[in-house]
Amino acid sequence: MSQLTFAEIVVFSPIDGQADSTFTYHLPPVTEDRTLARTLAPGHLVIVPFGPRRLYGIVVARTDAPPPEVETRPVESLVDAEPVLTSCQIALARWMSREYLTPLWRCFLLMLPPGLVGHADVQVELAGEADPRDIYTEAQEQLVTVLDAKGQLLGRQLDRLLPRQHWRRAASQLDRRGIVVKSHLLTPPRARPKQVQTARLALTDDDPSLMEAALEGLRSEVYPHIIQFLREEGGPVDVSWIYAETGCQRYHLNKLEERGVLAFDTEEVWRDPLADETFVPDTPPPLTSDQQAVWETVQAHIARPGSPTDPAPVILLQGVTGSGKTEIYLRAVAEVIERGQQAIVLVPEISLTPQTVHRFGARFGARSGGRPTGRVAVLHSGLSDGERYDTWRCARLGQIDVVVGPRSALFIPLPDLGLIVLDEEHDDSYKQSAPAPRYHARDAARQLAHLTGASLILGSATPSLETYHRAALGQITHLEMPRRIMGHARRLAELQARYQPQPQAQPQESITYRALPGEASDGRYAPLPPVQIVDLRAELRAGNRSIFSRALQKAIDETLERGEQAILFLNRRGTATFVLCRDCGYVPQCPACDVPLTYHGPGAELVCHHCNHRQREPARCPECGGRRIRYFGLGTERVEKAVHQRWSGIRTLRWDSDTARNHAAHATIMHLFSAGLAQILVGTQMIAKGLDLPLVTTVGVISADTALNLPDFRAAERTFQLLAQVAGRAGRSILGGRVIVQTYHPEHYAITSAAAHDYERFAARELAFRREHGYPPYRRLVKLVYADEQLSRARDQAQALAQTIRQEMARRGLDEDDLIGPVPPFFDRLRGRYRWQILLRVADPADLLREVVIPPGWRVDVDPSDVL
DNA sequence: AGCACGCCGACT
DNA sequence: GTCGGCGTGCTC
Repeated sequence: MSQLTFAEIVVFSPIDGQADSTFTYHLPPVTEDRTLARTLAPGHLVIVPFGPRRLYGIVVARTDAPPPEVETRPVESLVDAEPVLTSCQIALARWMSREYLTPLWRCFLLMLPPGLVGHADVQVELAGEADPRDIYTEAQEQLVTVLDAKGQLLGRQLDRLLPRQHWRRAASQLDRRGIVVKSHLLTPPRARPKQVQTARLALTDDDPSLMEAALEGLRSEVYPHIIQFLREEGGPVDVSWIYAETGCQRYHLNKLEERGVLAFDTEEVWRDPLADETFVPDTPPPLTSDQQAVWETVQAHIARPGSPTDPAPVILLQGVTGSGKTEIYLRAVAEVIERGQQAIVLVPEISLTPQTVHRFGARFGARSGGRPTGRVAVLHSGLSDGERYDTWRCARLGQIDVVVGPRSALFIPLPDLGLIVLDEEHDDSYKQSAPAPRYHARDAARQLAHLTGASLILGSATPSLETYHRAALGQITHLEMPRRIMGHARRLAELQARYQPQPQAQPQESITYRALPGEASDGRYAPLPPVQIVDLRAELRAGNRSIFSRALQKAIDETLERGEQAILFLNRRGTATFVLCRDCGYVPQCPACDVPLTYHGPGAELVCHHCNHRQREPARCPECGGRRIRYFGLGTERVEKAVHQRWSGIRTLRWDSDTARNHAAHATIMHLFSAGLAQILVGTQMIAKGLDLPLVTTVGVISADTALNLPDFRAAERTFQLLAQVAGRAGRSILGGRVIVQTYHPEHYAITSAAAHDYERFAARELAFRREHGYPPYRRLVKLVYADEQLSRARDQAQALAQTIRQEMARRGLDEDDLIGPVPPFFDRLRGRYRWQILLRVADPADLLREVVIPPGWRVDVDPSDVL
């Protein structure tokens, strides 16, 4: 066996270099540490010396070749006995590092649970009594003063107390002169297995007299209680459980231990986020004819794992909302589990509702408490670091079959990945915009599938044009489910009986289900609802100045009369409710971002949606002193108010980022509405996703245009997707439904095709537009942004980098017109910093920028989701 | 990010 | 002469 006494290690350091720059360390001699020399392998998390510091690092290879002309230093220690990254993950991180121009260690960090890797920091303390004559600068004086007051401090604490750059320099200077002592620290992993203390009976029942003797003189009734309880349990019991069951206290247990009645011990417990959930197992329902057809193809495609030379297929499953895509996912996952592999199911952040979790939990069974035995794990933002860590460890051990989660769930280590599903693949939340790497989970998933031989299923009612284009080119298998499954008639009747004491609703004549050939006669499919486009310009001409068109008013009147429900949808992006002085036209703006402030009642506050700056609404105009202040634009609050004005006595619910901060709030609002506690739901984007509300028969889109008016190449795509999703909210049940879309652009193809439920037409028009302008999917974009408090510095930086890149493009024979800018972008000032932007339109961004030195401070976004 | 090294201006 | 500013380069 060759020696392999060296290890190539990627250190978690601020060293730039997107290249896979590794450092070579030697292993400690076998005489010192046998284990390390024997076991150290790629994927291991280690601590190594680095200059004057110690840093975490990842082993990527063992070699027997020392680096030329450098003395190697030894690997200090192993943090986790098992590798923390699989070889496929290392390969994926390499790909991301290159593709998104990000240091490799940042890509590794993304794949590890928070808290596994500690931080490097410095600690500063006074060496002794400081002589004022030794202190030269003001910064040094400040540093000595705080150290004197607070004792030793960490770098992160000093960052908060003193200006950043100053104290570091001062500390170095004072350290050199022996006035302060600066030391490097490396915090240990925060995430650790959870230990609980347990107690068990130490005396057997063989000789009751022994027990009696041991309890001699103990008067309290609680002692026999405890003993009885432990006897029933028959083994070690978590002490906090004993407290809860017997009402005893620590003192009592200690007493019993003293007398040898019980013994303490510690035991590792696995934190389980699903421990309190109960899942009622379900059985796969019979498939509709559409599902059957799709399933047969999917099954055939995923039957065979891929290999590097012959990758497994990628499938685009295009199915309208409610067509039953999830059932296909469930079966595909089951198939993969059946053959001993694991699956990852990615969902958009927002749809990670208890509903989704329950669907998977019911089919596959959750992990059950104690030892991890189960099959489904769920990742979401509500988990504690400990829960994440244990879920991650379970996955690594092969004890989880399917992981459901947002984009980051892609990085869970699974021993034998067989399938990746991306539901709602067009969703923006799959793109990470900050921090680096600014990856797209769809592309990373494709790469991971390729590396592992897993199959990939992309599901959407309105696929991204990138995916649709690939399908058109034949790189992806395109399957369709164009029809919605009808909500169950019996369930609907139950709901109505429960929540609607008013007159029974009558199914609408015009929108009854149609039985399809060969289908059961109770109707399995619901037609897509009719969508009516209302021209708001015509409304104005007709003298209607309400935010509700006449058609929408009439529709809501009818809906309310029938005891049904309505949703009013407001596309918030770009339509802040801004404030204007009618006398001089003054618009209050955020002092840091230069965007109009948004009005928020009832506190009458003006809020900046970028930086959360808040100020009171002015009583008089600060410019001209006038008192005629008016609000323009629309917020959910104003819509809600207008609803109450028009329909008095109606109960409404509001669902937006203000009222639904977290998952629990989502669930609550959802529940209240589906339970019929309100007739009208007013909300933003969020309500467009995945709700199944059978009593909703009318959906009104207050203004369809706001996304359309933004200067962004995806404006039309976003508008179409939103409208299509919103339309999918109505008429899921036998009651039928309708959608009313209010717009100032009734002729725009994004709106007309959405109204006609015609994805093909939209895609054809949009692809023509993208091709003409060299936008994705025909070319790829890179957005480079520099932000600075000084406008001139941002501009100069941008011009300099643009010049460098232009030269590189010229050298490669690329068209210089494909560098757009530098210009201030749409949001040209955020959080007090002026922004300048360069846009590149190229075939291979990573290749072009490989040899361009991008100065620090630039934010590079490959395949940005917008160019605002 | 630190830290050293190294070369210019204001003091003991 | 010396201290300190801060630009450049390196960390196995």
